[in-house]
Amino acid sequence: MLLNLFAEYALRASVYLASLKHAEFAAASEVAEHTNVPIHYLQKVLRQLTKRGILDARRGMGGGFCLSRETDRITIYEVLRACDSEPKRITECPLGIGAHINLCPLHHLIDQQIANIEAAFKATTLRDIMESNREVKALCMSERMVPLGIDCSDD
Amino acid sequence: MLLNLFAEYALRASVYLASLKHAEFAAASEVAEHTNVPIHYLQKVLRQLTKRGILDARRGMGGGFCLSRETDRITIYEVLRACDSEPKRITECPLGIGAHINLCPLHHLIDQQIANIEAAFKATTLRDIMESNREVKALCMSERMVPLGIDCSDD
DNA sequence: TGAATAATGGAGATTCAAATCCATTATGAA
DNA sequence: TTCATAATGGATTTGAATCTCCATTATTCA
Repeated sequence: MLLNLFAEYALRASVYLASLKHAEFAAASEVAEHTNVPIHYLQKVLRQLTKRGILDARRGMGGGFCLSRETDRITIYEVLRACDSEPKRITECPLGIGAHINLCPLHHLIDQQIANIEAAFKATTLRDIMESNREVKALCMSERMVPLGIDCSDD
Repeated sequence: MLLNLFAEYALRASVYLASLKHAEFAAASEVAEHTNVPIHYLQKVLRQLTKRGILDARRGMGGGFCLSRETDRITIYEVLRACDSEPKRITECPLGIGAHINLCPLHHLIDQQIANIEAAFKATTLRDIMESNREVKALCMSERMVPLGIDCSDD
């Protein structure tokens, strides 16, 4: 609905990396396990996030990926933009009526929803996600070593 | 972003039909012209809206489609639901962690956005769209006979 | 230096949404 | 009753998103 899978996977990976100490590298395979994402596809996602400056990559033993900035300096919106999946405002009439500078009521309504989402995503950093007071921690991963499939929630 | 094309086309068609007198039938070809939707695909959309009870259909000369209810008794949400494209709340952990009754902060944030959209679409009827005070009228169609491609906006 | 590790790049398969096309059925009007 | 109109149903095509696979390159460690 809101996000395609590429973007969903990118967010999961970013949040997982945010749960690690800054500049600590995690291999693609490790990220894949903790985020439940197909490894081959995740590699493509991580590659793109690296090219777009969200992640740093390091090859060889002990290598992997890590966030390129502190968690409070990366917003959800920026991760999505790196996927070309950020909320896109409706800037022109989708019916192709060039004369429409303003949108008709239908598309204005839709655009308003997009604007709300855009604002929320721009206002939320990865640190906000990590520091949320929800009962369930981000990605069920308050401790790095808790493997998937094991219950780590208490409700 | 928010809607797939099937749903977008369904909304355009519904809004166009809302601009007609109640129980006045418009052929698929007429709707296609005014909404800028590929005719063959639109037929499929209209068929589904009919099956789902949003539209009534009549064959033969003078036939076509019309809204099955008054414009103030059809919401945007209902049209989308007829397309199986209504906003879908995140009811369970997308990572497949069964133990998560509550969502993690990331998916909670996303779900909140979906909830907002859902509320807005449930609160808006086709009549609301028609009676909006925006400068540009719904689908650029304040008058039925204004053809597409002709400037009918004043800004 | 050699072996193991891990990212990189690109090719290919698969799936599904989007769009097209046509033969058939139903209806209204002459 | 016949003809034109218009919806119906289904088959098919197209293209993009999703996912897989592998050969190559870079890095670390012993």
